[in-house]
Amino acid sequence: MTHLLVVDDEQDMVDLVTMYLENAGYTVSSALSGEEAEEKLKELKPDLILLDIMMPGRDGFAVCEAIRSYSDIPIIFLSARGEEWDKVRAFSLGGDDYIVKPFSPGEMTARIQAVLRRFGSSTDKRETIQHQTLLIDIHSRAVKVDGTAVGLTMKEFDLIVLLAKNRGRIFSREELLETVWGTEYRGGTRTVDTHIKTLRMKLKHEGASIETVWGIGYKFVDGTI
Amino acid sequence: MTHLLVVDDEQDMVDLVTMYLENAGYTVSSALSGEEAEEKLKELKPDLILLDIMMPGRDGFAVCEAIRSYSDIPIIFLSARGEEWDKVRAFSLGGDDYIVKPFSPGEMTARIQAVLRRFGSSTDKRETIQHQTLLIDIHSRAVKVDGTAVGLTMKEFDLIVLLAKNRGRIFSREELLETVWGTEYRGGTRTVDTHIKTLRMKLKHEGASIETVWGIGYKFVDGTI
DNA sequence: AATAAGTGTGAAGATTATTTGAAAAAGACG
DNA sequence: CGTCTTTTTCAAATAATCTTCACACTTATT
Repeated sequence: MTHLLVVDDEQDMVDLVTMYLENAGYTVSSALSGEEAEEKLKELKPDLILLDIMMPGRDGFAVCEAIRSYSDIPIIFLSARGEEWDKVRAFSLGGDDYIVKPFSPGEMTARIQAVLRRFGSSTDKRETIQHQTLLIDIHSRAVKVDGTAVGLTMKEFDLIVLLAKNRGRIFSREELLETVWGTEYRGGTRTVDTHIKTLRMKLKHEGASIETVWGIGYKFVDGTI
Repeated sequence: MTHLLVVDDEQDMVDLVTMYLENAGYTVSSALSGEEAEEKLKELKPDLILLDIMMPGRDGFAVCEAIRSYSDIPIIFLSARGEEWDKVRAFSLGGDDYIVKPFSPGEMTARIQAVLRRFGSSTDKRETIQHQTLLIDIHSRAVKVDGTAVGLTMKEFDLIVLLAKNRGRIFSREELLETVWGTEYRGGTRTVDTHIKTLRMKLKHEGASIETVWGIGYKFVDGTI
């Protein structure tokens, strides 16, 4: 299991990123300052660090520089759009990539995967989700029902993965929008309904596994109850 | 002029090996880490890599594995006597030979010549990729569809090899640019689209194996899920 | 049973990404 | 230096996806 460390001084941002990443299948720890980050790095030995640049006290660059004196762990910088910062400096200090806020869950996980792959640390083992005749390959984003391939769009795929990974858990439309669409989405919640509809249709008989929880949201059936 | 790349984290060892090899008439470049090695590989396109196994961060095995996903360049491992390492693993990861430190200049050049000779006689190691009626011979850079030769340009060939070697894996345009074009490329990502277009056209019906992953990038079909 | 609130569905419209053709730019080669 | 090939750029056309909306339908409440 890949273990990530999120470093940001804003608790809200930490919570958001953590949610994104946990849904993508990562184990996530967090730190609210550079000092805490270095402690947790030594203690927990994560596989990658997501490091905010703008922090009170020691900023992300300083933290990166300190870490680089004793560790080669991959570091991805986070920076708010419009913030003054130096891309060249980020890389010259040993950063491996950078992500500009606001970012979508998809972009974030794609970049993390790319960096981990570059480092060879992620054993690119094939990760799949299976439920009866439904088979989902997360990395190649391929879906099969009864052995035949089903073409899903990006949102549809992210939706079914989120639901199927958390069987039995009920998601409100707002939760689904926040996790799959991202925080910057400003539209109606009925959009979710439409995507659920097409998903059910495309997944044929397996579509019945997506259940409506009246008045609350949707869930993927949990076979254990 | 044969061009070698020496990868070792110890500057002294790099200097020593470089001296040996330059005296033997080779052009020598060096890298002090796996990341640097991959950058220089793309940039300088050496003929052979001498790769130290014991390095902090990514060790030689990890670097070799990463390189093998897109390149067939001969790799000779370097290892210190008494170091714990697995000869079988070295070869299974795609290594071509190994040399135990300390070594004499004579031993080193002899082994390099042996490996280069083995690779030079293209019939010796014929590596091919096959998918239905598509046949790719990596060393002669020849491509056939339905038994008839297809003329690909350099970029087109590198692209199809990268994609076909990693079936099912989704590559973003940025990743493709970085791996095929190299890190110093500074142009638009639409260039990739154009090359994909001509590839699909030239590969005729096999062109359908290159699938668009909408909103993310491209992948070569993987029937195996 | 009547009512209110929530959900399903099909179609249309808006949005975004990709494909494609053509042409310019950059290299390769004699 | 001109010619040929390869690579890159660009914008219009196409295609895929996402969103909205109206209306039918279902479920819960009184």
